[in-house]
Order: sequence, then C-alpha cells, then structure tokens
Amino acid sequence: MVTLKHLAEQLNVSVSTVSKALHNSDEISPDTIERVKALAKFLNYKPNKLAVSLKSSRTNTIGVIIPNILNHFFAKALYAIEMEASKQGYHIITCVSNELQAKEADSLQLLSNGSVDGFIMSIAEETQVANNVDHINAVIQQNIPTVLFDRVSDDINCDKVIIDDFGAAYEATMHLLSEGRKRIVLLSDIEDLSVGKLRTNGYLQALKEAKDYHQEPVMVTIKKSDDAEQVIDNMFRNNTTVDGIISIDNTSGVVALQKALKLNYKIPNDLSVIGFSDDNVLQFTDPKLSTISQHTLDIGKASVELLLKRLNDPNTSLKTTKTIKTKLVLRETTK
Amino acid sequence: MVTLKHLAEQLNVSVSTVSKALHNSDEISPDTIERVKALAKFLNYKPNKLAVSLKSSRTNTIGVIIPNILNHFFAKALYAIEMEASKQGYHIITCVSNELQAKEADSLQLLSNGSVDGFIMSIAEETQVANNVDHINAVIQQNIPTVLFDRVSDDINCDKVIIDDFGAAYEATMHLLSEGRKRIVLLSDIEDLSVGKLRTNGYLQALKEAKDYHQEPVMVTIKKSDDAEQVIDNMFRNNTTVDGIISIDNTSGVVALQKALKLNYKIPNDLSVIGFSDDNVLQFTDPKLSTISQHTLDIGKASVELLLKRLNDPNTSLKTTKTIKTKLVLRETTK
DNA sequence: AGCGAGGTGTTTTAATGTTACCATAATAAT
DNA sequence: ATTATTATGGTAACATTAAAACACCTCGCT
Repeated sequence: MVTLKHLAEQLNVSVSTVSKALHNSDEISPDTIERVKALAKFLNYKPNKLAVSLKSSRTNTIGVIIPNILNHFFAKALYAIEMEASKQGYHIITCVSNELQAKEADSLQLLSNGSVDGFIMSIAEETQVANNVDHINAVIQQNIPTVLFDRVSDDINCDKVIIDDFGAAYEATMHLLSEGRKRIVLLSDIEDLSVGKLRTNGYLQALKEAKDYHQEPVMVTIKKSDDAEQVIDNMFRNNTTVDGIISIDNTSGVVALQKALKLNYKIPNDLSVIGFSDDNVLQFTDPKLSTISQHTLDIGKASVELLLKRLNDPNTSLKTTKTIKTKLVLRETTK
Repeated sequence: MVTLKHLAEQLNVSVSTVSKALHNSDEISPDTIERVKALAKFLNYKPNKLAVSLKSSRTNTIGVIIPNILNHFFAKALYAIEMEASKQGYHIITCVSNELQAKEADSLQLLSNGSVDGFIMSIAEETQVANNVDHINAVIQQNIPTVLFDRVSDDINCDKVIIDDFGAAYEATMHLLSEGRKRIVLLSDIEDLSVGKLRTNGYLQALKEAKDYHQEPVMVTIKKSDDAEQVIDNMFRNNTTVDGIISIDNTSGVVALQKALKLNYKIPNDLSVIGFSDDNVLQFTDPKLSTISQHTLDIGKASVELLLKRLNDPNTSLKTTKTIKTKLVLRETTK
C-alpha cells in the first residue's frame, strides 16, 4: 500500500508537504503540487481511509441493521439506502438481526466503536415483542445518531421514518366497503409488530365507521410456526361468505389469492383482495394483485437524508418523524 | 468515546499498562488487571476499531459487491455471506453495482484503501458484456484477496465459487426429454451473462445427445427493454406445439407458467415447466414450479470460507474454484 | 549598508487510539 | 553487592492532518 511517506521519500520532501500538495494547499508551490500529484497518480496512491477516519473521527460509513434481507420490503429498503448513501459519498455496513434481539444488540455494540457515523435500522421482531429497547437507547445515549424506519418504538427518542400504517389500512378497508363488500377478513403474519397493530387498527376503525356493515371484524393471524396455506384454507372454510380480504403483510395476500382461485372464486366479482407491499414480489400473480404500495424507495432515501442531516448538525435536539405517503394501487383483484 | 487514555488517567497508571491489562498480559499484576477491567466495564470502554485496524492492518471487514439486491438470488447470497461472515467475526460493507461497470469500478476503488481485508463479488452485467475486467484485476494486483461468485470471468485469476451451470441445465433438459417431451423451449433473460451462456450450452448439448429428438433448439431471449409477458406470449404463438419449457433465469419461468395456465395448458400433462433458482420467490405459484435449486446459501457460505482461508494464508498462490452442487427439484410443473 | 517587516515554501511537531517493544524502578533471591 | 523477578512506564509506529516553526528571500526605510 502506497503511503504519503513513500511519496515523500521518493520526492525528497516531507510528509506534510505531500499531504498539503494533494489537498491543493496554496502554501505549496504550484511546481511541487504538480510533482507530488504526478507521482501519486503514477503509484496509484489512495489516502488510507482508516487513518483519515481516525484523525477526523468521521468514517463516512453508515451501519444498517435490518431484521431480514429475504423479506422483499427490507431488501428494497436496503437498496434505496445504499443508493442514496452512495450518492452522498457514504458506504454502508450491513448487519442482519434475523429478528433476534441478541443479534441486534450485538451488531449495535460491535459497530458503535468508531466503525460507523450513525445507524439506520428497523427493529427486530423479538425486540418489538419483548419491547426491550435498552440496547438501542444505549447507542443513542452515546450520541451516535440513529434513524429508525418502519418498525419503530415510542420508547426510543430519535429520528424516524414511517408510513401511515393506520391510514393505509383504513383507506384499503374503506375501498372494499365502497365496493359493497359485506364480509371483509384481515390476514396478517405480523400481528406482533408495531406496524401490524397499527394496520389492524386502521381496518377496525374503517369497519366501525361503516354504517351498513354489521359483521364482526375477522382477523386471521398466521404465526411463524403455522403453515400459511393451511391457515388460509381454514379461513375460507370458516368464512364461506367472505367477499373481501385485506392482507397487511407482504406475502399472505398472494397465498390467499392463489387459494381463492383454486376454490373457484371469481375475482374480483365474488371476492376482492388487497395486499400490502411494493409491487415487485407480487407482479407475477394473475390476476394482478391490488396492493397498498409503501413507496419503499422513498422510505430508504428519507432515512439516509434524515441521518445525514443529523450528522451534519448534531445539535438541533428536536427529533423528527417523517411519514411517507402510501398509495392504494388498484389492479385486477379489486373492482 | 472512552479511550485507553481516559482509563489510564482515572487509574493513575500509564496507557500501556491499561492496554496490557485489558489483554490479560502476565506482565501486569492480577490486582491491576482487575481494577482496569472493572473501570473499563463501568465506563463501557470499547477499543476503537479504526485505531486497532490501523495498527494491525486488519479490518475484519469484507467488501461485498453485488449487481442487484432486488434479484432474489443475490439477496439470498448476501444473506448467506452476512451470516457466515458474522459467525467468523467479520463485518460486511455492501455495495451495489446496479449492473454498471462504472459503479463496480468505483466501489472497488473506494474500498481498496484499507477499508476492507478482501472482496466477495459477482460481476456486473455491463462488465461481462464488455468483458472488461481491468478494474477487478487492478485490485487483485494490489494483493487484496478477492472471491468471485456466480458470475465469473476466465480473465481473472482468483478464487471462485460457481455452480455447474452447464450440468444443471443439461440435467433439467434431460429430465424433460425423459418425460418424452418433443418440443422444448429455453427461456432466458440473461443471455449476455457467463452463466446464461453455460446454461444454454447445457440445454443444447442435452438436445444434441437425444436420439429421438428432431426439433431444432428454440431459445427465446428476453432483453432488458422487452416486456417479458409479451415475448412469452409470442413464444406460445410461434410454438404451438411446445410441451417443455426450461427457464434459465429466476423469473421468466414463473411468467411462462402463468401465461400457460391462462392459455389453458394442462400442467404438467400438456406442458412441463422448469425454472432456475432457489425456491423462495417462486413458492407461491400454483401448481408449484419445479426448479433447479442453486443452493444459494452454500454459495454465499463457500465464498466467505474461501476468502477467509486466503486471508489467513495469503501465500498459497494456487487459486481454487469451488463448484456448488445444484439440485433438480421436481414439484408440480413436471411429471 | 543595515535592519526589520512581510511573504513564500517547506519542515517539525503534535495529535487521533492502539499496540509492541524496550527501558526502568523496586523488590526479592543469590 | 549482584542478579533475577515483577510490575510498570515510555517511546515509536500505523497513516494522516493541522498548527506552529523555520528558513530564505525581497522590499522599504533610515
């Protein structure tokens, strides 16, 4: 690895002359600057990032901790975070908590030793269930700027990026009601998550406000240990008059749609289905699934923006929560 | 941030005593070790990673450069890489090339300044098409260990992890032949990639060896600019007698299946379909798609293992290429 | 002519946090 | 008294940068 010292020796000048020359300091003669730069280029000199970071206590690196990359929502968020960070001259160190609190705490602990300037994260399921966020607060107390996205906690005081989960589910349910649906079932495999609860409340509120809807709400939850297909099969058996389904996670809607087709429901005449998520995973269904789009790219981008703002101006103590708009995208499984 | 200096001052000992104590040096009295450790714990001291790395010229960080996280194969590979790296005490810095050579070169350039101990990468499409791998070789010439996976190049001399693309497609085609299929079409949206070419050759070879197969091979390629559905629609129109489809990328098989169902093909009686990829994305089709499983987790794990082996023993100059076994998983779209 | 002021271009020093090596002081054993 | 032994301290180095110091030169003034 080529260092300033190497260049200095070759050129018979001091290390600091070389350093200044490479920074175009006007203390250095144009002639020297030229010679230094020529040799640096020739030897493919690159400033050692570790040394620069150590000196400046700025790493230009963001720690990103997500619960699960195989979940398309998080993959897409990660994509957006990487894109925006890269555009702003930052790198990202990615850690996956696998929904486990211990792994999450570990990653935070291991990266909060100068490795990163700040964190962008979404809370692991286990952490949310136990509602134990001490490990996250510990990081924040160390003055490491942190942005939470999607899965957040009221017990953490930091910048946040969320969607209007309540409103999104409310709007979707309202749409089903406006189609004249009389028995609308909610499907969820995320009932333990903050977002799951908010979305469920949106659904409940919409039904409550509906004048001519007299059914009790039906919420079918799929646990980790369950076989989703089985649970959904049972749902159809137990709710023979179902005519609307809203899935508040990003997979069960697809499964329900497939199952409904197999049971010969005419879609969307007999039954409307609305899923929750950006389009990509679901683009292959036929008929094409109507969804609540979360604008995941915007979520990732906003998270980076919020973090960088905080990094560049750590003093403004007021934390902001940015809400990204959702959009009900009606495709072929709704009227 | 708490440093050795802080601890030293508090305890009225020297920095080097503190350092040694924390490393359990037997030069230091048990009593002092205890006191130092107690305070370190109390103040939540964590060795500054930058300083340690600078001193040891070891970052315990791997740079991972993948073409596209939204492609489920790469997401899964990234997942496996993160898992294994984390298990071995390494972090990963993730960069996405977006299939662009410039971005790929940029990331390599920016990380090869001491930020990472080595690279794990899969080559961007643009790079493969142009077959210009100078930027990758530049890194290798700087003695930064590098492992290529999946998309590799013969012009790069380094450790590699691949699957037997030729053999996998050959086996799948053979299976279709053994079902008595008479008109087998290959679908691909990756004809420009090394893996695409190998898989196509496997298909061609199988057909060539089949005694009672007299059709010309039919290879339908989907370009970036194409509408996949449209292209597949045309394929069915132009090949009314098609009775076998092998898709060598990880999406077109699903689209073909959906389209075939719409055209009222009885699957797998009239038509068999085999896709290429691990299961997850495709688990929702009905009937369930038969696939060539790439064992993506093994690919990621092997990449990390190979890189760490190289890092711990940089001298053995012979580069190895590890081939991960594929598996033909027959589900419901084959007989 | 002599001297200080000012400017230019460079080097020296110190600092970031850590660790390895060498030195040193104090005590114990020979 | 000399040599081990034990426990600790000091220094340098990793690569970089900022600040201060230092030559050297020129200019203006008495």
